[in-house]
Amino acid sequence: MSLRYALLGVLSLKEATGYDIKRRFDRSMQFFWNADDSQIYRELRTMERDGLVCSRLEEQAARPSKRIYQITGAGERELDDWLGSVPERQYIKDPFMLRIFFIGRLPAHRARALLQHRCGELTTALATFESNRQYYQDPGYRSRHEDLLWWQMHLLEGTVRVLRAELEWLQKLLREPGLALPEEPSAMESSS
Amino acid sequence: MSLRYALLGVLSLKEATGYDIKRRFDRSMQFFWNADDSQIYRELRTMERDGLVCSRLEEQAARPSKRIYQITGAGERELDDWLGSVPERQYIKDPFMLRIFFIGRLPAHRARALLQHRCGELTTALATFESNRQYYQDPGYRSRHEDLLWWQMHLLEGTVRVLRAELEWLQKLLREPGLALPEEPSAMESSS
DNA sequence: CGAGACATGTAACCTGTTACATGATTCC
DNA sequence: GGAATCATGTAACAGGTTACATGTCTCG
Repeated sequence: MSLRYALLGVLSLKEATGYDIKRRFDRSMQFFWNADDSQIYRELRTMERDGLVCSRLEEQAARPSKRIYQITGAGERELDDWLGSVPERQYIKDPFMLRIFFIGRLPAHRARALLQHRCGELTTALATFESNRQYYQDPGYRSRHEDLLWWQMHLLEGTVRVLRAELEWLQKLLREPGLALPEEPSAMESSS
Repeated sequence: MSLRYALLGVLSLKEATGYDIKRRFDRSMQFFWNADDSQIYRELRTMERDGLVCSRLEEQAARPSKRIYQITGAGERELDDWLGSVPERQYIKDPFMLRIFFIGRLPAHRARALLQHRCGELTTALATFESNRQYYQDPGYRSRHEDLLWWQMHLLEGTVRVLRAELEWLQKLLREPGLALPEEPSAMESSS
């Protein structure tokens, strides 16, 4: 149930609507967190019931009215308790690795396609991080949360290293003999 | 709904009971997959209803009787279709990274403890892989699934690289000034 | 004598996803 | 004119976890 802490974390920076939080997840946190918007709205209501956040409704002309959430003292305590607690053991479910584990059932060129698809994903992800770096250099954000910023920049660096390690592994794999060539099934016919 | 494919994958190697599958998840697949046993039993029943697997009951003296599942032709086709399909976009939820993102709220020595805890986890994981390597060298398994084995050994290598990248990043972080020393709050008193 | 392996399952619950409803404004 | 942005929510469903029940054998 870490969604609760993700929400508290975002609200500890600044009051926000459910919609704002969703956007932040998708932008600056997308490489380690995500949540469906209807889940966010639901969880925020529960958290208000539990006294971790409070909200006020703001009417807007020409736009739907919005509910702005603020973290409470109890909410901040809850967040800090979690941050300081011993992490629950993490169980991983990685569909990509699951595929690799059994991909030997398919012919080599189809396995190759899977690897290349993944390389593409990793490359785009790596590119995205450059734009995220910029985000952290926004002066307003910077001055308000210097301590958090230091960690977030290191986190970004760590993620880049990890992703690069995976990418290098895949590229090495793609050069393996027996997988290296995308199959030339009709070399003779094509020359005619 | 990748659990279904994980189960089909395991059954494609060899018939098995729910209990066997659980053990395999926990042993050779634990670094990229896991599932709760009651979930496995439930899903196997549904898959039998859908014709992807079939089962027979085997009575045992002095042990509870067991239900042995076998993959069907339809099951193998379903598995191969999935293996060859374009992967769904993967959304990540990583509670550890979420913690790092907000850990700046806590004093440095508590953040340090979190990093060290993670280093410990990574180190044990890395050690486990050595024993997994041995598993793949089991001659019986080897001869039956040579093609899968090739991939699985590379997968293991990839995982090691990725984990090592994370570990190196953490160790570098721990040497950062301002985080490097585990606070010496009572250097004078302890010398007495 | 207690813990753990063996072996399967149900019920209740929590978490997460999809589909749907609403409706103005802005940008292409 | 259509898509995207802003903004919130409900209902139904799918996927995953926890607690519980049952009972024998083996090993320390």
